[in-house]
Amino acid sequence: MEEREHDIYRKFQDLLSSKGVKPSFQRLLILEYIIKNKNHPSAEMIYQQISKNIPTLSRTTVYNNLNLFVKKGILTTLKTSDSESHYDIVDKPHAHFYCSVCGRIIDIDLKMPFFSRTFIQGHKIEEVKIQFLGICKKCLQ
Amino acid sequence: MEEREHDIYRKFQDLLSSKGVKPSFQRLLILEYIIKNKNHPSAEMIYQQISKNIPTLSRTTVYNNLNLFVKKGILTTLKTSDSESHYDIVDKPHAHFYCSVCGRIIDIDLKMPFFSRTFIQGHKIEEVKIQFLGICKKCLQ
DNA sequence: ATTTAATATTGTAATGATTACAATATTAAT
DNA sequence: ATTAATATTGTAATCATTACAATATTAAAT
Ligand SMILES: [Mn+2]
Ligand SMILES: [Mn+2]
Ligand SMILES: [Zn+2]
Ligand SMILES: [Zn+2]
Repeated sequence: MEEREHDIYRKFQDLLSSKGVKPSFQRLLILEYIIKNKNHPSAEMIYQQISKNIPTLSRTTVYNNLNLFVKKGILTTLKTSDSESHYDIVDKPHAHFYCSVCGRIIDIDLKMPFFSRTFIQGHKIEEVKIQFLGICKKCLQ
Repeated sequence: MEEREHDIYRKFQDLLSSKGVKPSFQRLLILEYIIKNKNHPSAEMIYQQISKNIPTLSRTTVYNNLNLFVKKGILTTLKTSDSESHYDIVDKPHAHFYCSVCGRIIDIDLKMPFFSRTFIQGHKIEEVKIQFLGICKKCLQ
């Protein structure tokens, strides 16, 4: 609540404030975890990690804030074949590779098709998601 | 169990048999429903409809067979922001538009990028899914 | 045709991720 | 300080899906 908060405060407070979200300690840690670990965590993974720093943390707080971040356009959700939702920061557009063996969600940086389009066949596009399913490089060996 | 089965039997039995799935009456009706209604139904929607023809139908049967069809490559799942999984026939590759207003999943026929690729950045591709999120033509008016 | 084995369907109970809700704590406004 | 607004917490409920065991159906073997 003292030292660590200052480290991350400047980095993420602007992002949250610019989206109209008050940068509470819990929110900053949730955001920090998702951004620093590029592993597209689930709510439970986030809860488990941040509980170490905030032992009183509630799962409900994690869910509440993840939903809020998505609503505010700070995060986006990734739905895989597993039962949990995963979360990713909204930043540079990129695709994802879902490995059916290890379950990892891997960033795929490529020139996103349709990225600049605002309409398709009369429908207004607000977001484009491209996902590849298969077996990742590591699991192929 | 007599008349109707004959109508649809020829149409879908080959598909199921070719994938090593025995064409039971329930399975044929499930497949028929998904193919004829191009509305990407959920398990519950399928159950509600087919219950009218098979009053003894069990939800478990619907779930069992949907999972089987996916495993055999006959169907694919679509995960939206709503809590249910939706199902689509595996046929001509196409993208989907998810309308946040009416909740519909609309087929988008376009030349699918990455369709012919088998690898990306070392990862083996088995399936590509492209989804557009936004507001559909109808809901824009 | 009977018997036996394999597979499919059904019904109920359990699971597990997420949400609803009410209470408490914290922060901001007056 | 007081009051109002917002955030966090804990528990209970929801709801889609799965686990499991019993029954029914189909296919194979005798
Ligand atoms: Mn990502
Ligand atoms: Mn489709
Ligand atoms: Zn892998
Ligand atoms: Zn719509």
